[in-house]
Amino acid sequence: MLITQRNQYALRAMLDLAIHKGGGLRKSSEIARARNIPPRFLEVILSQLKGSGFVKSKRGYQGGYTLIPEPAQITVGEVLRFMDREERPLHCIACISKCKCSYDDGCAFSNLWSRVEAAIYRVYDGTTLQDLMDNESAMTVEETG
Amino acid sequence: MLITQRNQYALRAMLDLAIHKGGGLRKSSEIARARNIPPRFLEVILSQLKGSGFVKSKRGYQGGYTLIPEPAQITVGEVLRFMDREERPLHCIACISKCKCSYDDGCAFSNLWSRVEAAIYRVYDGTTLQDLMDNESAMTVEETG
DNA sequence: CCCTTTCTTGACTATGAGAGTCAAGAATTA
DNA sequence: TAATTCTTGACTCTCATAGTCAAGAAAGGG
Repeated sequence: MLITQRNQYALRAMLDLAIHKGGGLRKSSEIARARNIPPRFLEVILSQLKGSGFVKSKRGYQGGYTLIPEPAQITVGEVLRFMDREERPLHCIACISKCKCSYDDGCAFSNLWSRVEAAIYRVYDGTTLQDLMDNESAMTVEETG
Repeated sequence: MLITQRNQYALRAMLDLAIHKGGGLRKSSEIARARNIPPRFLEVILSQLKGSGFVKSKRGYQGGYTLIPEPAQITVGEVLRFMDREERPLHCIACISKCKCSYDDGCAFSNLWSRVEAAIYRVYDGTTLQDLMDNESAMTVEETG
């Protein structure tokens, strides 16, 4: 598992909001049901996502969540980076390998870890919510046809 | 942490064996001390590594471990893949995301996960133990000079 | 043969991050 | 005022990972 459950839920929720953009407010409970996410847990995640500026909410009767930018303007990398910052305010660059590089020989690997991290984010930063939406609809078409 | 402590220990032990290749047998306890790895835990890992064919051991008085192929012939990817197989005999391709893709919408991401996994292994498969040795000696030179 | 060293095996425990829950409260609208 | 929905943060639980332990088997030295 290279990506936490929490971050996957965040991405799925964002994808759901992207799909329903323009259709008014989307309730947390609707997203939870549609995307198979534990409802309470989703509330926590959505609250956090508000801090990213990609999502806004309205509470009370007929309240809900909505996506602010266009899906093509949001990359997976941005979402994941934001979520990581939420979890680890003091994010250490070497967390891909270990948080304390206390012994010297570990450094033989540091170059490797940075190249891996760069490769990963090259993919994440090159994928937008719109791309994911396209995937999803392509799959639905295949199933139907 | 994208790579487990266990797998890092495995890589560090392999690097140590690569460096001492040609110098006779290397004791588990020596590796543990030199590379700052819990000794008992390292024994478990070295035993597993024997199954990879990259490492052989001799027990008894004056026993120890040694690397079989040349360091340039072993990639980080091969070591990590072997270790993963050790831990998860039934490795599922989608483990990068989740082990059960039970709900349909998850598939919007499957393409993303495979591209990420491919990007990671492109780096791992392109890095040999020899490369790591070169890193290590380059660093020592810098420090000394 | 006996002793020491070192690997062998597998069961065992501990720890921490991640996952998920709960409950009281504050907006909002009907 | 009542119903609905988001808000907040503390709380518990679970499980993979990490690491330990102990008894034993192979190998060589004396």
